[in-house]
Amino acid sequence: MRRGILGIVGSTIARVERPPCARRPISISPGPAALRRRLVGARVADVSRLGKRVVIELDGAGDRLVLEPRMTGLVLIAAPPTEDHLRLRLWLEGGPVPWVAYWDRRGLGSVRLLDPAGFAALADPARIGPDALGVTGALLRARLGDSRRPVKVGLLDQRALAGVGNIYAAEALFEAGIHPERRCDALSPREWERLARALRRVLADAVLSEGSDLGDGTYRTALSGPGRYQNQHRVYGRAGQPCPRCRAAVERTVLGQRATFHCARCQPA
DNA sequence: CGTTCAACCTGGGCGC
DNA sequence: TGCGCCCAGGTTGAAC
Repeated sequence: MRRGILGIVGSTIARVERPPCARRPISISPGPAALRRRLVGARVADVSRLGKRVVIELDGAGDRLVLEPRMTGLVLIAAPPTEDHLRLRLWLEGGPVPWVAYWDRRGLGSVRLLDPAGFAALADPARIGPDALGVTGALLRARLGDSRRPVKVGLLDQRALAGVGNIYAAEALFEAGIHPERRCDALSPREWERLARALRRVLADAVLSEGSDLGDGTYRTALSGPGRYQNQHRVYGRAGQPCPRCRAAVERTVLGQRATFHCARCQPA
């Protein structure tokens, strides 16, 4: 998502549009007047990321617009899937992109404009772990090695490690040959190393492929096209289908209230 | 500390 | 066709 809207860097926000037709309003703060006052005229200095959140950095006071898409939020610079769940659109000038928008069907996500102090609180290392894209075996072990939780539950804990979601936790564990229910404190340094390598590879490939389209139209790229990483899923969403490595049937279980997929033969308990 | 549950929401797919 | 159910890239707080 971040890479998809890098073209807005350098543009100036000319108008803030809050489309009226969204059913239940999502959480947008501050209110319309303050949002407009602080955004209009501001220049986009950069687009960054804080775990799963997209951060539009503004020059001047150092305010940041933090987009948290949760399940169905999209950050778009092209036609949204439908008009009715468009939540916020920033009209731009001085650059190649006419506008950037936040769209969210289920509306579980949020948009927050934070001053430097507010953002610092959000980025507090006590509240969010180091980013998963550059994770190492030693880092994983330091963050999770003493936990008695199942390793897949640990991977999804954003305080321990930021950025891993349900699809990529399952895919990385398969890639590393580690059963999702293995207790964190039972993993060897070698296994943490394998898992770190698998995470880096899965996440980097997923970024290059612009994410996973689950087939229900939930996810789109910034240009409103489908992601392509679903074509590389080895276990996620493939219950009953043959494991790509050993042909045994992929199993679906529930762990920490989330669907989990693994191959019992390639990922022994 | 770890697990479970409910809540926040909409909509697609399925069986009947 | 309609309806009831299950499911979905997530997070939070309360209860056990």
